[in-house]
Amino acid sequence: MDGEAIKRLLEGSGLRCTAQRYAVMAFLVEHAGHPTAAEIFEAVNRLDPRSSRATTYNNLRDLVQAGLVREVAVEGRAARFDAKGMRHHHFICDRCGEVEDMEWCDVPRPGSGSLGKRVLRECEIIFRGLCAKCAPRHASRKVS
Amino acid sequence: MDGEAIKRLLEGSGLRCTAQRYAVMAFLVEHAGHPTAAEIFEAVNRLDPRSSRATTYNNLRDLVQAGLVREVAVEGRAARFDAKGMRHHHFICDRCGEVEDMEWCDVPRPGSGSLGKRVLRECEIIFRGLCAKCAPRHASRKVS
DNA sequence: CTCAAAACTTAGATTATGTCTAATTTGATA
DNA sequence: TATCAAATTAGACATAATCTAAGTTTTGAG
Ligand SMILES: [Mn+2]
Ligand SMILES: [Mn+2]
Ligand SMILES: [Zn+2]
Ligand SMILES: [Zn+2]
Repeated sequence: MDGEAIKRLLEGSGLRCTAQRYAVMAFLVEHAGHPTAAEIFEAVNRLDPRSSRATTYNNLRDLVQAGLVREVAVEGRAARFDAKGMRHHHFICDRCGEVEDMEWCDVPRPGSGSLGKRVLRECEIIFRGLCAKCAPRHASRKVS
Repeated sequence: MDGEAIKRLLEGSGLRCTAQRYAVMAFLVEHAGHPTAAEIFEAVNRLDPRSSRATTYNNLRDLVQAGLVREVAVEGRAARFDAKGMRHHHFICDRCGEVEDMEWCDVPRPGSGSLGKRVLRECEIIFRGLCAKCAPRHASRKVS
């Protein structure tokens, strides 16, 4: 995705394409992982333009509200963010908190009976367990 | 669930049944909602035995590790807890952060190919949208 | 173009949530 | 009952996130 596409993405959502906001969105689009706000703040400040901590948080909030970015809450850790590209689910590591993408599959929707007066916006699956990095060392706890 | 059952639950998981730990577990078993640590702390301190904030957090951690309690992370809000009774999924309100139980349904497991070296422990579905309390006032935003 | 309003950014203070420390108390069991 | 690992405690500390108030930039009406 090139710079113009990101600009159109922002403006299509009613957000001005400021240098700071662009930097946050571009970083998320170009990096596949799930960085924390602190990591994004650090990354966009390694090069110009500079962006304050408040602005980084403000822009992340705006991007999430606009539906361009997803926020993933992880128990006991800082929230993580990713650009909403292809639909996908998430795997969260019990041990290190790492968030990884899992391929999309349709989720069984609740019947309108069990949904009641609620308004459903989305369904996602969270897979939990040990990531590829943590699984081996956990399995060998007693051995090592 | 009576007191003895809770005691057996704790001791069956290798945890001593102390007054403070019992109070936390009993509160979660007896209250259907999804209280925060702060709410649990306040609740168990309305009556004896008293429990410090550190102990409340320690016990919640122990109960989660033992698999008796589930912790639910919510974007931008304090974590919430519930006793793991019947299996169920969760609905999280976009607007107020309320966590509500949704009836259990089996989750499509990822193929071992897409799982790679990860070790899967559980799959849960998070439904998102507006809870019954927030849905009406949101729909009438422009009207009111 | 000009200017006022709206949107945006900023540094740093502040709040919210959760963890840690070091001293004390409790309780299982020998 | 003596022992000692497990548990509790008050309050300091850490981390993540939000707020405030002032300044800057963009927009668009006139
Ligand atoms: Mn993702
Ligand atoms: Mn629940
Ligand atoms: Zn891991
Ligand atoms: Zn709600």
